[in-house]
Amino acid sequence: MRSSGPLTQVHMIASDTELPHSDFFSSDSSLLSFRLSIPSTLPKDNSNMSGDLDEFFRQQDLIFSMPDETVDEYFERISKWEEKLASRSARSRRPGSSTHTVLDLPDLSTSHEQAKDAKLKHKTTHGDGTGDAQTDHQPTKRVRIDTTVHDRSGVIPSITPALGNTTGTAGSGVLQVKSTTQDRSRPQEDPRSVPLASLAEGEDSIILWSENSRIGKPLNKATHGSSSVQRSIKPAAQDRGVTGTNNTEKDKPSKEQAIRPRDTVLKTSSAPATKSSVRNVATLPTSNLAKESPATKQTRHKNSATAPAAGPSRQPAATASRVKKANNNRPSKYSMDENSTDGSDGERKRAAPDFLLYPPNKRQENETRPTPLFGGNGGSSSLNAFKSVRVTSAQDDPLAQFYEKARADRDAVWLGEDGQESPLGASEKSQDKKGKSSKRGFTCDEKGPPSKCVNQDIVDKLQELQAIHEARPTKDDKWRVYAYRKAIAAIRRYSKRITSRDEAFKISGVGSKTADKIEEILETGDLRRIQYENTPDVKATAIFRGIYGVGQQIAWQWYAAGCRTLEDVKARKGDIKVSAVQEIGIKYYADINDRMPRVEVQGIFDRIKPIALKLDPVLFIEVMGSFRRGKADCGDIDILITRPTDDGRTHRGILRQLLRRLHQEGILTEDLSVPDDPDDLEAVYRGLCRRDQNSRHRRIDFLVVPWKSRGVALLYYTGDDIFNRAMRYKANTMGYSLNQRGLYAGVVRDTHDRTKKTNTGNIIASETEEEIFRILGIPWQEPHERIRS
DNA sequence: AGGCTGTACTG
DNA sequence: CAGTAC
DNA sequence: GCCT
DNA sequence: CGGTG
DNA sequence: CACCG
Repeated sequence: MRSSGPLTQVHMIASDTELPHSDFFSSDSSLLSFRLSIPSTLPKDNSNMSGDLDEFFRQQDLIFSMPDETVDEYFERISKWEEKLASRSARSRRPGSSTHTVLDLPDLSTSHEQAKDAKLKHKTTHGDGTGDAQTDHQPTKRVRIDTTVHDRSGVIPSITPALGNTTGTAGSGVLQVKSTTQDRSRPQEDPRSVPLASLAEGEDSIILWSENSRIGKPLNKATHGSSSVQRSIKPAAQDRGVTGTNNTEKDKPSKEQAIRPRDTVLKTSSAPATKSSVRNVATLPTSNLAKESPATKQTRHKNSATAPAAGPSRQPAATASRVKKANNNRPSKYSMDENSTDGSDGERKRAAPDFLLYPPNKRQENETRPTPLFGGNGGSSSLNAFKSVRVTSAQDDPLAQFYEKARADRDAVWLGEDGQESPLGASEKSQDKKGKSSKRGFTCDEKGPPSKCVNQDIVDKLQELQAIHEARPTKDDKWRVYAYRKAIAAIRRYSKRITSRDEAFKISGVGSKTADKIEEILETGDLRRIQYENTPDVKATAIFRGIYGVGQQIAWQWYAAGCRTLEDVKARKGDIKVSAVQEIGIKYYADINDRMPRVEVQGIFDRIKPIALKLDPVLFIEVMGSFRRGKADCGDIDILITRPTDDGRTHRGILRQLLRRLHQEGILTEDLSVPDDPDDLEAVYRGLCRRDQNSRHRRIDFLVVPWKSRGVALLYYTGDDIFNRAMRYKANTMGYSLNQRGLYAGVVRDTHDRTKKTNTGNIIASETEEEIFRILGIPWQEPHERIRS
């Protein structure tokens, strides 16, 4: 079953000396090194490593072998990965930064590992006995490779002292790994890089991925005859080589060159297959190598000829696009203020409506008034409206009253604004806006964007493509999906039938690639790419990801373990692990994934609300999410809970009581995640509920926030998510930071890790949605207008 | 080339 | 911490 | 993927 | 075994 | 969860 070709060893070499950086990364002054976490399974007595580290690693199963014939395949992957690393931002490559990748290595035995050989042989025999070698999967071992960037001048900690720690249990240290075809004892001047993983017979495929993206395409199984594998992967590899890297000329030198010696540095942690769980990850699904079909390539070339993606000729297009965009009234780069003329308008305008002042009875001064930053009065907005509605029937959108006011308000702004806009933009803008509002006249039961769209066929195809990319667990695909979402949304909003690539390209959010695809759709009515990318794994992993608690990683692992259907998962095929939450997700798979009619949300809420109010009559409790956005059907129920503090009391402890009561009532049926501290003024609960015994189970979230955060919480929990992201993004660009607790100014972010804040900044708004809009210069938009996807 | 939201819970 | 969810 |  | 990442 | 102490 094993390949009979020559084996190449990959050595992991411990080093306490800094290797010349050129040995690792030619393009960068940083040095990668690896921290090796020694599994706790390692022998207590580490004396055996005192002398020969190679031997030590061999014992630790850290030396792998693989057939030479797959060297180039692997090289392709590694170099891809290295490209990624090398091309990462300076920020990512700064000293101290780290990333990781996970490799599932076929557990090929090395010639010196008798035990393993024996094991393999045994398996092989067995497999042969059962007839089909394919079913006899090679054991694989998951190796997590962490990479840490060290300053070139930095000293790489020696692994030895770290290992010295591992007297009893485990230890860690820095390990530099490089691969050679030679024994380390006879180091070559030219250590060779070598595949760390390759398809072994009996394996479907292997997928390697790093933090940023998968390392190369999934390696296909040579279903029958390894030559086919080779063939299938190579074209793609070459393709990439040409376009992708600086390989320009090295490419031709062919394989020899391609396999050219190369050092790779990996930091690994945790290897051993000692855990059964590790085994799950074993072989990965066969999947497409997504080579571009010649046809597609042609098309693309042609297109790029006509409208080169880069270069001068695109300029005109871009310019045109801008103009066009203005016409389309989508001048803003932030998708959440598309109907904003520009950030500048935000501040000048409307005095906040006084009816917005809350609370009805009295507002005490200890309640911080929103900073009247832009001359606004900072009155509260929606909560009031909610309050009044609570008293009334609440059948309508509780904010109706506010909408009118806000709309008038906004319209006024628009009028004033338009005068200052460029004539072109202005006229178009108001026109469009008018069209919009008329379309949205009777919102409550409308479903976001126009359900039928003149470009529906295009949308459908792009969505298919999006779904395919959603299945893939890489960062690249993640962003691709993000882009697709926005492009699709943009196309949906585009009211005219798209008739040409150029026309599509002018739409903001639609780039050259998507425009190409649209052209293909227009011409052929189809997208070839959908066909060859739509492999079985897409479908299966999509099913799995439908399970609450299962994301791309888990889905892929399960697929790799051999699962293809929900039944397989239920049967734990491949010894997969299923968490408690996932178990619930499976049990209620259909219920959770189906959307529920709006009235059902109302029905459930009508049961919950009285119970909550009984606990505290002053409680503010309302439904957020898609319900608040007015959708006719909802995926889940988001209930926001807070409480005015004017009487000096808070809602502390309410959640705990409420949850208990709801469980007693049989309304809550399952907990999915419970807040760290249920008595905190800020807490999130997720679970399942149902209206009554005869109803289906539905996802429900309770979102408890401090009174002061109500505005921004409202904003956040109303969404939609794209809208939120856009808004937060804009906040960033303006030097603010927006989260579910407030809008902050003066936030200082860590130079290197933007997600980390050196200085929290000062909160400048949080109590009303309105002030957030205002400060960010975004025209007020009603919940149902905040749909961006 | 380097962005693309920001946070909480789970295991 | 990685993965997931929102 | 798209955008600056 | 409980804390930490 | 894996690791650490």
